[in-house]
Amino acid sequence: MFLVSLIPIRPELRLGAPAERSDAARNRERLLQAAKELVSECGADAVTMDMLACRAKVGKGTVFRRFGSRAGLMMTLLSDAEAEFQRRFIFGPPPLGPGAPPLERLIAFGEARIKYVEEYGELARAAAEHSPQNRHDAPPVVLWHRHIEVLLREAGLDRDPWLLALSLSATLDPERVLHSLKVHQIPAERLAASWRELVSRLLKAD
Amino acid sequence: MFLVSLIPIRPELRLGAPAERSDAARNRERLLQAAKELVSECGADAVTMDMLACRAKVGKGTVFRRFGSRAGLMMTLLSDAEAEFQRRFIFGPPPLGPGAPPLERLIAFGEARIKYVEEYGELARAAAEHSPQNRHDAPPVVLWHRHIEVLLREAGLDRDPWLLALSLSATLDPERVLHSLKVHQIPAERLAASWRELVSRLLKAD
DNA sequence: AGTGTAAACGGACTACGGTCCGGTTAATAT
DNA sequence: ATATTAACCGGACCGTAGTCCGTTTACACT
Repeated sequence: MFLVSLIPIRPELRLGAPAERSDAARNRERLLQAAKELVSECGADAVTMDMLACRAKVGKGTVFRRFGSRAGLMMTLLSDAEAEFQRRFIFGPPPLGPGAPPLERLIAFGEARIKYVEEYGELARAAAEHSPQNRHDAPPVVLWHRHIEVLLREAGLDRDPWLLALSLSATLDPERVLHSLKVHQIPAERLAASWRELVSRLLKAD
Repeated sequence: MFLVSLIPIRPELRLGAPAERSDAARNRERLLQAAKELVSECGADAVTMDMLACRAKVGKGTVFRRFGSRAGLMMTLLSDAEAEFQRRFIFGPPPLGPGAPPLERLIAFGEARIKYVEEYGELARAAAEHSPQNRHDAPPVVLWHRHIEVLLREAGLDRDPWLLALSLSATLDPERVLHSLKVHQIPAERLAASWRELVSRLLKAD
């Protein structure tokens, strides 16, 4: 399923592969624990990989073997919230989940994304940073994009909905939304209202 | 005027300040020359500040005093093209410049931006990279945003045109456009067509 | 020319992300 | 219990952006 294949797969759950060694499991737990502590203590931006290795009593190589990169670490920390968010718009109750008309689902999706960024935006931005190439191709990003595209098609928009969905995704990009919220002090409600206006006008014009 | 105050001001042109010392001027020329060479030889992404200092026969401190950061260097290299682009949509002939109806100007603006990214996108991306804070507040970005906002107002869109302009700016963000062009191999014409579709639907719906 | 000084210089230094590789150890087979 | 081995470990190491500060130098004034 989407959900299973698109969110990061946790190594302890993977089947078919040789079992995880006990020391590896122990270090993974230590790292996750330390990472959560550090993020809540200093904020995601201030956490360095050396700091994490030190706090977890683990070598630096271990940190990078586990997470691949700083962005990977942040994605891992985000994956629970991300999976929950995905569940809500794929399987959850309308208007976010299936059952409502496409326009309403689009509006609800934007609102939910904005709230999501309000809560996890710092992590999300950190997860995107320093990934110049995969930034727009990370699994969750692709899924959001596809979701918007599908809703546009359902609404009858068939002029290159893929690119149109890309434009709408850009509007909801965590970095941009976070910037509006934090730097420009724009309240979430105003962002949501603007999103509603945007997609309403887009879909009404035919 | 906009043009003068919003684009980077070149130190040799600034009045009222103590005149630039001759060694400073010499090093500035050397740095600019070396930077252009290096970018055309290796591409913007591969140029490092050490490399630049070395090629210009100058200390590293001098490089950073001059440009402030890597992003600043890239902006400087971009400033001529940027100023030209600004001139075109502020003073140039319609439909990009004043004189055409707002929708046509918007369409032309998007097309011009896409072509601009095709030509200078690598530099533009490099100029935005590693500026997590100022990325969306750099003078040219603010000017583009304001320009779109003004056109939206002229077209009669008065429901939070500032935020709506922000959404449209997001669509034209160099990093995203470059990603579509290079990674997804989407031809510029298709991007332009999608942009036209987007703004047309937005403005037609009333 | 000589002198004072503020500006500019430059390279050593730090911080950080990321890599590498020789040593260690947990699981498995005997 | 012992041997084997593949996975894992950790920290030394690298490249790069950016800072710092003691030294040099262009300019202005006498």
